[in-house]
Formats: sequence, C-alpha cells, structure tokens
Amino acid sequence: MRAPYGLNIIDNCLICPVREEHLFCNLSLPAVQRLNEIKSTAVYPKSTMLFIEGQQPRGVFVLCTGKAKLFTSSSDGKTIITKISEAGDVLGLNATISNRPYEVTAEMMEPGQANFIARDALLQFLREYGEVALRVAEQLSRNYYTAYEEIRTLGLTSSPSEKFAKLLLSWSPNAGNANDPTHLKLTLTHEEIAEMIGTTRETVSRLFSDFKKKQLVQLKGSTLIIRNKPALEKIVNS
Amino acid sequence: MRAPYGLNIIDNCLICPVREEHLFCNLSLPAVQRLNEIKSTAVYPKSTMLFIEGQQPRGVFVLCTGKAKLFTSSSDGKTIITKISEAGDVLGLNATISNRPYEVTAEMMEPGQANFIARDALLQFLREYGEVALRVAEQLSRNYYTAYEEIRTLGLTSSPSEKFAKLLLSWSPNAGNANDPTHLKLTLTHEEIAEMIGTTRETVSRLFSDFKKKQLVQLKGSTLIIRNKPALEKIVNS
DNA sequence: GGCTGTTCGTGATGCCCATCACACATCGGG
DNA sequence: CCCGATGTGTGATGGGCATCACGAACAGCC
Repeated sequence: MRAPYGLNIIDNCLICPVREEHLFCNLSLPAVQRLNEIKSTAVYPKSTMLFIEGQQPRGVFVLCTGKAKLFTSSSDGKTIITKISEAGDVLGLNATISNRPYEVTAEMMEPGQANFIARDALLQFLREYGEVALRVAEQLSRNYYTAYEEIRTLGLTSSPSEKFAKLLLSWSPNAGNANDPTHLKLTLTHEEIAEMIGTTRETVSRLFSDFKKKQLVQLKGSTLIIRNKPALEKIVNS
Repeated sequence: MRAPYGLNIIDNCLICPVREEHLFCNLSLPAVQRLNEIKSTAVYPKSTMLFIEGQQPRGVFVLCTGKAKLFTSSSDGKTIITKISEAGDVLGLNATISNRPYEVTAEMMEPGQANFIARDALLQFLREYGEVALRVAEQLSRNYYTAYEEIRTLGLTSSPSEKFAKLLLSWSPNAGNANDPTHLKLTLTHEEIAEMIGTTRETVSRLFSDFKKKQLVQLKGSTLIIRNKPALEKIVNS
C-alpha cells in the first residue's frame, strides 16, 4: 500500500511493528481487535497540528510513524517544548480522560501516520476492557513524573550550559566516552533545542561551539557524537 | 479532647469539618466509615517532614489542620516550593498509587494534624470502593494540570517581577482594586516566596519595596493588602 | 528585659545571557 | 541549477539579577 509523502500505511494494529512496545500496542488480542475497529488512521504532513493547547479534547492520537513535538506557548510567542514524541506514543491522553483542554500543542515534525480515537469511543473501550484502563492510569502517572522532571530542570537548573548538558545526556544511552562514543542523528534545529532548554538559538549555537572546543561532543554533518559523557555529568552536578 | 501543641484533635472522619469539601472527605457513609478504620491520626510539630523526595512511598497523608509545603531540591541546596497544601489536601497520592518514589518533600509549616493511610490499606480500600478510585483518578489528573501550570510559570515567565505578580494574583480571589482591596495574612517568609518563584530572598525584598512604591500592594504588619490587581495583571501579560 | 537566632532592607559589584545585527551555509522545490 | 527560505556562526552591547556584605528589626525564650 502506498500513501502520500512516500510512506507506507499501516492500517491494521494487529501487524503494527510497534505493537509490542507501548500502551495500546501490547494488549490482548480481542482488545487490539476492538481498538482496530474504533480507530481512524490518517497520514499527516509535516507541521500539522494534531491538536492545539487550550482546545476542548476531541480524543487521543496514537503515533504510528514519524515524530511530533509537544509544546506550550505564551501569548508573546515564547515556546517551550516539553517532549518529542515517537512512534507508539499516545498524545492527548490526559486531556481526553479528564475532559479538560489540551495542555499542549502537538505538531508533526515530519510526515507520519497517526491513529485517532475519539473521546467517546475511547471511554467506552476503557469501560469494556478493564486491563486497558489500568494501563491508562499507569501512563498518566508516568506523564506526571515526566512533568515533574521538567519542573526540576526548569526550576533547579540555573544555567543554560547545565540544561544543555542534561539534554545531551538524555540522548546518550551508552558509555559515551572515547572508547564507546554515542552516535546519533541530530534532527532538531538549534531553535528547537533552545525551546527545549528555555534559552535562545544563539546561546545554543555558542554552547555547541564551546562543547566542541572542549572535546565533549563532535559534529559530523547531522551526526552528533558524544565523546565525553563523564565531563557532561560533571557539568550537570556542579 | 486536648492534644499537644494546644490543638484540638479530630479523631473521627465522620465529623471532620472539612469532610464536605475534598477528596476522601465527601464520600458515601460506608466509605467514610471504612476510611475511618484504616487511617491513623497523629499531630505533627512544625518542620516535620511527612515524607521526603526520593523515598519509597509508604502511603498518603490527609491533612486535617495546619499547612504543609511541598518542595523539591537539588543537590546543591537550591529549592523550589511547588505547592502550599492546606486542610483537606491529600499528600503523596501519585507516588503511592504508582509505587514510585515521592517526587517531593512534604514539610509541616505549622503544627497540625494528619491522617496517614498505608499503601496496602489504601489500595484495598480503592478496590472495595470503586467510586473512590474514580475520585483518585480525577485528583491525579488535577495534579497533572497543576504541574503543567508550574511548567508554564517556570519556563515561559521570564522575569521575577512577572512571576511575583502572578503569585500575588493567585492569592487574590476578589476584585483587589481601590474599592475592594484583598486583605490576607502573609504566612510565608521572603525566602519561601523566593523558592516559590525561583529567585532569591533579596529580589523578593526588592520586589515588595517596588510594588509598594507603585501602590500595587500595601503591608500592615503581617497583613498584605492588594490594591491594584489590574496593574498586576498587566505585568503578567506583558 | 536582655540574649540569640531568624528575617528583612538595601547598597555595591560584576557577569551571564538576551537581544540586535549581519554574513554565511544549507536545503528543497520548480 | 538557481534562488528564496530556513538554519547557523559570531561579534557588540547592555541590563537584570545573583551574589556578597552588613546592619536593623523582630520573635521567641528562659
């Protein structure tokens, strides 16, 4: 099957490649089948806003392919990105469950596919399948912890360099030293990184220069190499 | 009944004065009676830490009288207060439900009474009374929204004066203008206010001076009078 | 009432980083 | 392949606020 934007469409949750890994993706067979019936699939171009901060919740989106950024903005245009969502993530869950306005805007960062589940259908589904309701509660609690992590970063981490180091560390799963450097594709612009750590584009630029000079990281095209994770950790715990 | 610290003890949830207003306090008769059996009441002196950030959750505390501050700290001693809890509030709910470490420390700001409910007993109680489990989910979702409010304040509100104005507004329920000024007892130290808005004690001092000079507020002993709420709102939306 | 510890007001100093400005690189579509 | 749009590097500047420092005011307590 071929879709616009040159993507493959996954129209059946039963054979979804991320099915095993996430909420809504690792359920009993009957539950997945039911889920498959109530969802509606669509492919969204880059920059689509799946929902906007302050809107009444219509339902949730399950991201199948692509990435989306979640952010909240102030009236004067300042923005903070609170999360980069990837395939398997469920967007808009808290607002939909509690029937309060979406607390963030969700915008596609690249074309991708998402399943929409309307609020009414979701609530009915949760009533039918108690196992899933439990999973939802767990997910909400996980979201809460993530939010608190953000509060700590914003409130307790004073300097941009510290926050920047923290962000880089969160991208580096392995050792990240000279023997075992972390390689990763850098998909964010400096502007977006700035919005993640609450500073300006220029400062991020300068931080990159600085960290490169100090041999903490290296940049090859769009590939970021983390060379000295221990030093980054030292910056964070300063 | 008399207790230490000159407080009256409320040892029966059925006649608790805040029973009508809050979670766990407005339930069916049988549920309140069961709750009354599983709780254990105690009076805590000022500065008691009911639980500490990072501890494994033992259970929840329902605050009956007194006030408590919830805060999180970094290793280098910096602190942010995320909430001032009052009578009726349930503390440690999220950690207890999800069995993750307490995300904050809860410290009594004045002597007061609290009911402790152990984790196991609480979970059993929630299983017995589905109505209450629902209330808990709602409360968790409310907590999540509050956390996001905090993220917005910390991340999008740049200047201390803006955050300070925001805090004052959150304390002013009525008109707060020359005709109908808000009077309130100021129970926090400048240090604590600083920890609420992420700045220093000195800056709070200077902000008070500044706002007094601009006729926005007035201070009579420990009574704070908000005289020009519209002007405060203007500062926030600048 | 005096003594000790906490809280508060305010000056001086300096630095970090937001802001402005502008040139260069890079990307993507017709 | 070119050209507009978007992203990036870096200098100059200045203001806001953290930090240090100290004395005054205040509260609690034998």
